[in-house]
Amino acid sequence: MPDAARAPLNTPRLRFAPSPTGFLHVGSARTFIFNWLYARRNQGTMVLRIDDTDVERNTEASVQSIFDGLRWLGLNWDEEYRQSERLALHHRAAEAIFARGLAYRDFTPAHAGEDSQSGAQGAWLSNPGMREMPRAESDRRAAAGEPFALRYRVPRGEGRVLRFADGVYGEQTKLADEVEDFALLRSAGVPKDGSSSLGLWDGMPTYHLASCVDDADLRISHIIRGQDHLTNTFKHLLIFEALASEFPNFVTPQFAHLPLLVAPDGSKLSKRKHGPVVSITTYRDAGFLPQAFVNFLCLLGWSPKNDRDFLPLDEIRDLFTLEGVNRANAVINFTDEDPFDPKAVWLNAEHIRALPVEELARELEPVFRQAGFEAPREKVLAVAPLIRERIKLLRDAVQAADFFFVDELPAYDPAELIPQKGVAAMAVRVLETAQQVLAVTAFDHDALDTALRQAAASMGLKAGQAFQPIRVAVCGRKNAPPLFETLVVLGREVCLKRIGQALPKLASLA
RNA sequence: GUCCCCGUCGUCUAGCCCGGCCUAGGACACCGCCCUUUCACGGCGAUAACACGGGUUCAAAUCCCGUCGGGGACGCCA
Repeated sequence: MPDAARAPLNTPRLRFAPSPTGFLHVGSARTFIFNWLYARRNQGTMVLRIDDTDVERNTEASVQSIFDGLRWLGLNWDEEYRQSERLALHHRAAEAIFARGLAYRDFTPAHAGEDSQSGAQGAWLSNPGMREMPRAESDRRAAAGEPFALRYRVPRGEGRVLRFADGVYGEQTKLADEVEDFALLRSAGVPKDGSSSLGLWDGMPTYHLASCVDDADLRISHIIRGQDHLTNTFKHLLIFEALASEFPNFVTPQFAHLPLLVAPDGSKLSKRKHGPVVSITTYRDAGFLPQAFVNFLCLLGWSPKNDRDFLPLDEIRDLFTLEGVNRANAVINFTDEDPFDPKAVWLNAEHIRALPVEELARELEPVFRQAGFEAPREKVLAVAPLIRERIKLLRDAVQAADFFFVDELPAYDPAELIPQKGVAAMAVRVLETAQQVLAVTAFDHDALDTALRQAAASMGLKAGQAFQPIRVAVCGRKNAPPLFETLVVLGREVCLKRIGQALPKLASLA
């Protein structure tokens, strides 16, 4: 593992610190992306830290799913840590804070104060009797094995004002008197041994403590995170201050809070309430290109201010600044029928169109295989340019190109074979003529173009009218890629066979 | 309840800091037209917003105050 302390000074150090309590959330993904952009834009270091101090809720499956999601995005990181492997550091810090008198033990049974939240009375600041408890009594009860949580002793009655300059929201201030005595360590059961005179050792650090200690230890210089942390920042300021002598060279990070991503009804996106639409694997599996998805997410709460929407990653990186970040929450659209924001879909289509054929083919191959098609590389390469402008999501390719791969066309309505303002007899005539023409014409675009147009003219038909029966016979549907290219990819044999199969269908309609 | 944040077309946003160039720009979606062998792409066009009320000013989307609305935090979750 790289030694953080050896990293060059003055170079920004960013971190993304997800907690593994489920799949990677789109909001988290955006936070990661913005951190990454800032780091890469400013020659900084990107740290990935798994914040897994909540043993109750964390799962290894969730860690894997976060890695899957991050890897799919294709944005790399430079250092990687797990908070659960750094508990000793957190405990040492807690002990130091306690020793300095900046924290106290709270023996109130866990969860006891929870329902005070549901009532609508004033804000809770601390549990009665705990903050004031004499040290001797506190020590005695701890030594007796009574469980306790460790709480920060927030300065009160001094009129102390906490302040910081947020990179997005500007100058922020709050009275310390309004900050509650938040927990640093959770209560533990009876200590397994008497190893600590303080009896602190079994308590798991809370998010606030672990996060700040690690930020200090990893020398994080910029914290970019969701706006839901804006008011927590005052607590973090207090912790950083208390940690000053443990990390003498550490400078309090610069903070920048991001507007929240919200559901169409304006509520915060949640895994529980909104389901799979907030998981980035849903986008991946539907056939979004990661660069398109990143593009979309960047436009939620940030603007390049140049009227551009379709932006390749390197361009976003070069353009990214905190000044471009908005303050108002951004709605991400989805409904039960259509789980994807139309703008995300449009951007994806744009990115698909921008892909070189070889790359598109590489993306398409697994999609076709998954649909059960054989999909040899050569064929996918030939098909890709024909559907590139016709699909919005990669998975659309299955629908758009199935007839290139299947042996037998799925059943279709024979009436489709009959052109506009035409009758069955006309369709029959067209197909029979086409059989003769296709049997002798060279199978390349220009030759087919010339021959088929000529045939249409000789039958006294407009090209459009003559082409429809052929298109339907060969593709099994009216909407398809341009005819000549399609015929070429299909090949003479398949085309003749399918036209031969179409003819009898027409008989019943005559 | 307490504290904090936010409020420009349906949505994402430009403009706001440093009032006039804003009869408010772009994009998505929707609608219409054109191109065209179908579909799509592309082109053109239409509809659509400064939350409200006061104030300051010759002039306010832009500055100030208030109201209303929305969101967030207030856990031994993160």
